[in-house]
Amino acid sequence: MELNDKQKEIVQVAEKLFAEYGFDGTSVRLIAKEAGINIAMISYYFGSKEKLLEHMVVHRMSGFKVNLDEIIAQDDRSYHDRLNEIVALYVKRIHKNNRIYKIVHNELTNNARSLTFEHYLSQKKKNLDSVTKFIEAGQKAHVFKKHIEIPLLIPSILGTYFHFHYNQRFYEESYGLNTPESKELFIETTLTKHIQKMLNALITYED
Amino acid sequence: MELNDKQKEIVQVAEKLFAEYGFDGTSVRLIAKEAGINIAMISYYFGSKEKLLEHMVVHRMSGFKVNLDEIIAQDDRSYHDRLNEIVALYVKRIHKNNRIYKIVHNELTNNARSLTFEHYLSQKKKNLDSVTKFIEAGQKAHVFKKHIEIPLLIPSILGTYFHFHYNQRFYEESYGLNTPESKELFIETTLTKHIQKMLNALITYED
DNA sequence: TTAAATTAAACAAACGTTTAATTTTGTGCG
DNA sequence: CGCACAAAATTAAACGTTTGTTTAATTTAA
Repeated sequence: MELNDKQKEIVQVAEKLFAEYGFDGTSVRLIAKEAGINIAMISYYFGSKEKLLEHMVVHRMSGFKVNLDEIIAQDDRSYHDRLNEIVALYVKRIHKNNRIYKIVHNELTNNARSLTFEHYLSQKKKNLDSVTKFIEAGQKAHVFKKHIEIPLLIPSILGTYFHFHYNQRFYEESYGLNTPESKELFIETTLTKHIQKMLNALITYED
Repeated sequence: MELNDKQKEIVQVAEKLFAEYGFDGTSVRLIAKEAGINIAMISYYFGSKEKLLEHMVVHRMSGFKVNLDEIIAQDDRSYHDRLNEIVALYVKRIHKNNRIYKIVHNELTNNARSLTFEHYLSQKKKNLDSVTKFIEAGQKAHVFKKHIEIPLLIPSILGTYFHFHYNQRFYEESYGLNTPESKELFIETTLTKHIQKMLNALITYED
């Protein structure tokens, strides 16, 4: 499905509002108003409010695996080096799209909607396969330790970011992140480094 | 504010529904129906739907610090030993109350509501203070390494759990967690151990 | 007999979607 | 280029529901 400029505007506005006020908390009237269009256009273009959400998710979650596999494929670099870059990539991507992930998290644990987000889940599966192959190669090369719960590595990366994100009001105060710039810098440096160190420690040292 | 049995029933039902269908997705009519009361009783007892939520959060988030400090105070046990129990306590508590935390996560990053959750934030601050003192004592005893981002430890513990929780549909398939019992067991053992190992590695080994 | 608890009904407001009419745009032809 | 016609885009209005809250009357309990 190709999107014209007006449709892109709707998707963009809707994404912001859904994350800000929740899916149920955002009315099609508000979306229309913010996007400067008539309310009927949402049904006209996307069929319904729910389908607009589905469409949004599918189109936001593509291209990640390509970046991931690019890093993994660079076998002239050390395993730790690549691992650090994988972590940085995950954090960067999830931070950029944190609004859409908030919606997905909500809807995946929401019994009211029939949304399955099959695209999201299959994408996640493929990403895990790539990461698994990389880690197992590192284990075979005796760089990474033997017993690692590989499927739980990504929850530790993304979960750390998201718990910071969901409780940002708390951590902004703890770390004195008063401006948006200082917050961005914190995520790029301190938070990312923390997660990198954590993963390196976890998959390197035997207990 | 003391609660009679009927009020407790309302709070209990509302918590379940809010987490399941979201705050906006849950109508007072549904709460009333599930709790077996008249819709007017919600306003009668709590004032409004929003105040019911506030009340819910305050009453669910107490008592944790006591448990936390009890573990820390046992200075006959090793630092690693106590750290593992702290992690287990965090996971256990958060898992037990994951529904209320989902609501808080949502509302804290929701601009529509004016809810501040001051009780939640101050509680979190006190917990962090306790953890910080414990970690710093461990550093002084040369058991833990020097450079640790202490405020980010809790996001790593709870974030790992929550990312697993929010994507449970995915991990249920990955790990074959078909029954509620197997899922409970997984959280209690594999997931908890993964987080424990991760934190031990992180705060022990210098890079 | 007084206060608290409970009820059904009504309230206005907001919801997502559809309708039918109108305007804008695109295309083929002379 | 200019006209005619069809398709697409856009609009205001209306649709029937559902929303949270309040009212006023009634029942229950102290």
